[in-house]
Amino acid sequence: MPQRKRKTPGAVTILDVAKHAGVSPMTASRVINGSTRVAVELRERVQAAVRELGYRPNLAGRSLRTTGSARVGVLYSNPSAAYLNELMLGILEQSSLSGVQVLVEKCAGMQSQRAATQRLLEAGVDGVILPPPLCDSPQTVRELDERGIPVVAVATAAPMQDVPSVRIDDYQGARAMTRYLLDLGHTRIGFIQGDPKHTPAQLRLQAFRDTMAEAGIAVPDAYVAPGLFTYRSGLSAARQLLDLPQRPTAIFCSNDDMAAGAMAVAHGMGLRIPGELSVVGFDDTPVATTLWPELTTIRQPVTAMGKAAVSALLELIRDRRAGRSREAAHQVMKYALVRRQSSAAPG
Amino acid sequence: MPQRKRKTPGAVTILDVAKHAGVSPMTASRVINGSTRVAVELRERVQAAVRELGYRPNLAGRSLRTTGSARVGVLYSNPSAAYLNELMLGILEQSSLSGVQVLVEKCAGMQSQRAATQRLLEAGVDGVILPPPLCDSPQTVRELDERGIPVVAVATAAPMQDVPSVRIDDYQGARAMTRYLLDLGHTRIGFIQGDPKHTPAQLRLQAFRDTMAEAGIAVPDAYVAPGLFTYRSGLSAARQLLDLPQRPTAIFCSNDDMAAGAMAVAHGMGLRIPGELSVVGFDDTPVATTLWPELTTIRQPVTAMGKAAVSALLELIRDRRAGRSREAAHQVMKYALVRRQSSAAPG
DNA sequence: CTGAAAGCGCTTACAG
DNA sequence: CTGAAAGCGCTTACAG
Repeated sequence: MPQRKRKTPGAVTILDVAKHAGVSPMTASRVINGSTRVAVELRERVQAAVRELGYRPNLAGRSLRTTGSARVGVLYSNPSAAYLNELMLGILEQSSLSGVQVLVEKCAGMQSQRAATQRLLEAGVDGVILPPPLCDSPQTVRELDERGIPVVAVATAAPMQDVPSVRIDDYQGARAMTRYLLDLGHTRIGFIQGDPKHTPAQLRLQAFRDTMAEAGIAVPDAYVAPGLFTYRSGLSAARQLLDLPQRPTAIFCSNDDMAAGAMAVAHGMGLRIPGELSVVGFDDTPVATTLWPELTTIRQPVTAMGKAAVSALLELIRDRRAGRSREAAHQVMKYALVRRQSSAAPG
Repeated sequence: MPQRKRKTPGAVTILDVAKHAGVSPMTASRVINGSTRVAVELRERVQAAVRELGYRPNLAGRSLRTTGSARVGVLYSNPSAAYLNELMLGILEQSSLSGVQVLVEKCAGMQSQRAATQRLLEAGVDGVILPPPLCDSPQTVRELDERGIPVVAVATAAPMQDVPSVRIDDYQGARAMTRYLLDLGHTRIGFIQGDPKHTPAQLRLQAFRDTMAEAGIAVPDAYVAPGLFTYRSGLSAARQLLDLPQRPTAIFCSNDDMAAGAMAVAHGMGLRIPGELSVVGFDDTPVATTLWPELTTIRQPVTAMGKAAVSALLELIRDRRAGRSREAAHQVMKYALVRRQSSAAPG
């Protein structure tokens, strides 16, 4: 058996591809990066070589040349563990693809927010991603902006004019869910609010009210219960709703954690879900598929939003380095209504 | 204001550090990487320069030279979404630090497992991380091994001799939890099993039985309810336990998802937690802090285990490339008993 | 103990 | 449309 030629076994480089295709590394690079300015024949030869050799670009090499050495910070406070995990997944994945380093800082109060920002700056971050609820904090945004650090806001429902954002349309999402329940035949629909300080919570409630009004169905005050996005608040809100003399046949919870609380109460009262009560949520975090029956909810593509945030931030950083500037981009990602087993026509 | 000298603003390189300290880049590199073979004075000058300039090594550059271009695969099946998220967080974080690319493949049945393995191989992975339950599948391990792909098993409770693993001691963890409940004064302790096909589930049950026996407390058969690690199975197991004429004062659930189910049932029956019933779990996934009251559980450092798995795999890959080989390392991480509000002395 | 040279894999900027 | 040269930031291997 002949001696292997490759120095590091398993590593197919762009030089191997170029040699195999009989072109220069530059031409190979151009084909691999989708440039159109390559003769058809060469392009095909390179593509064949990529396939035959199983070539995959080494991103460390690429990013060394392109992005240079960017570092992005993530500054968060008061997160839902599940939500943050999922977001970080996207952020880390895209960072790894882009050869970018990620620094994470947590802060609690306003004071620790300053300290956390300071630490990020000292670590030399070139930009910062702001998950909710910090994305809605003008102070935080301003403080970073003053230091010349670009910011991307994730999942804000009230995007600031000049701060790029990645979000879904909370209003339309909550509207779609309300309409879905109406279409199933529900008229007595309870609603559990999220933390009123969060902009998405406000919009979700507003969409619910508007859609019910358009359908000509009055919503009794008692059918809208306060909540804080926590499981615990879901428990007490659901008790409140289900103890009403005329109880709702469906409950629309402003997030999945509260829906889990609502389902716990319903299970406890011996109510069959969805036979006697439909429960729906919002976000589609892992808890939605943990519950039984599995939860109908609005899917927010959190991981994809994390990726998009990194990409947007990187563009900003490159622009800034190149001395360019452009208008803040607001990316609205698609939500999806995911029908599972927790919802059905009223019994 | 004078023109900035740096080509890419914000990027402090090792050359800047070296110049600032008046040494060669090599000496700077040695200090930064903790080599001891540097004169004290030079070391201190470099360290000062690092501090003053806020230097942070660019990992893309480093990994290009050291690891070369490693790629690690993650092959999973049938995961708890929350667990997998947390594990991936660690895997991605460490990969990003090490400048390694990560490829993820999911598989369902045995057939799709072959296909997924094939895809990973075609993508040129240099090693594979196997989360549970695939880490306990000899076929999967063998198939990869035959192709010369190193494997690291995560969270198996029955590590194979020659496959490196990262895990906690499930037996000792479950023992500690049982003893904790005993020390609180509980004698009527129910147990909800995990999926009996998973090795950790078997050990956790065994530890419970042994510890109870040592305390001289008989465990009625009806006090051990079958489960599958799912919320749903937790619901029915808890119903079974709580409907007993002489019901337990505490329930030890083999994971957090089932504890969530058990708490839902207890809430429904109007049982106060922890006053009338203590509920404890295992794993400390995000659900543990989502519930109310928050869940006492055994913390498995899942994110750290993901990081450790990447590091172990990278060592294996480097060894293999260098033609070295050594014994499989089995890393046992520390668990922790996290006391929260779901457990107390029997009422 | 210290450093000059070379190169990891890739792409930018330039020349044809 | 194509390619030779240079360099991103870092460290290995070699020489002193």
